[in-house]
Amino acid sequence: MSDSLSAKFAALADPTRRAMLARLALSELTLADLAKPLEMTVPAVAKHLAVLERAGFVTRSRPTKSVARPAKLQVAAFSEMADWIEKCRVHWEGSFDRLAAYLETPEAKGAEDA
Amino acid sequence: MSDSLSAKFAALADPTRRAMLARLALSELTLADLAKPLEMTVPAVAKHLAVLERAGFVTRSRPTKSVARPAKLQVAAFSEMADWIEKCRVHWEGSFDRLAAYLETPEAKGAEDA
DNA sequence: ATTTTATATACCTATTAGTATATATGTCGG
DNA sequence: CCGACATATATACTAATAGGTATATAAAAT
Repeated sequence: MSDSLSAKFAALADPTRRAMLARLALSELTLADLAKPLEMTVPAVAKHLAVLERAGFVTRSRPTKSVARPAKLQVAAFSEMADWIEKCRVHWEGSFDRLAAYLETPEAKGAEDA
Repeated sequence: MSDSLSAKFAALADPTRRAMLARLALSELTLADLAKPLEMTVPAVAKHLAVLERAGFVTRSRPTKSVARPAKLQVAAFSEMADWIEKCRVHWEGSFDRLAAYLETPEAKGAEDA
């Protein structure tokens, strides 16, 4: 499970982490904020947050003057996964015209396989 | 990691399994076929295949007259994941007009969060 | 000084990925 | 029919990882 794509899928394979991402979509949140609704200790939430951070879904601001390190969602991290899944859809679900439409997009030119 | 969505993400969090799916996209394959290019023992491949099967990505035909049980891709299994990711894109990547457009759709009314 | 926020460490348990090995079952050549 | 081979599965084992806890520590806010 070392490559970046695997890390992203693995990070999402947990309902707690998906719930955290859903809340981070609305606003930046500190560790304590994230832990509040999650019947779980703070260190446990910190571990989940670290998984999301390693996978690239989240960055945390540096503690300049405050102790709090709010986590912020990184939208771009989704593109790698979305590309892979889109490729699957094109292969398997997509009708031929849909494949044709995909091949016209700029992303299609430089795409690698997993 | 027990819910269906988690099982799907977890199943894709492994390069070996993604490679198996990629080959299954082209044709049905038996366990021996799948194992051939994968420097791994057959029982190990059988375990990976079982993970894909439990996640719903694959079904296997019943052994009526033959010993071989070719695995077949189940395209529909992708929709649950694709829906979740699409919801993320709408939330996070989408511009405001895109969000507005989504909120007009019927799915938006009854949508639950993960 | 106390409280809040965050992190680090050590520990436990369950799961995952892989192996080796054995066993059932069906195909095919005599 | 029978023995050999191919396909698939089951079991038992090891090693590593994941998810969680408790506890201790550091630093900043009040």
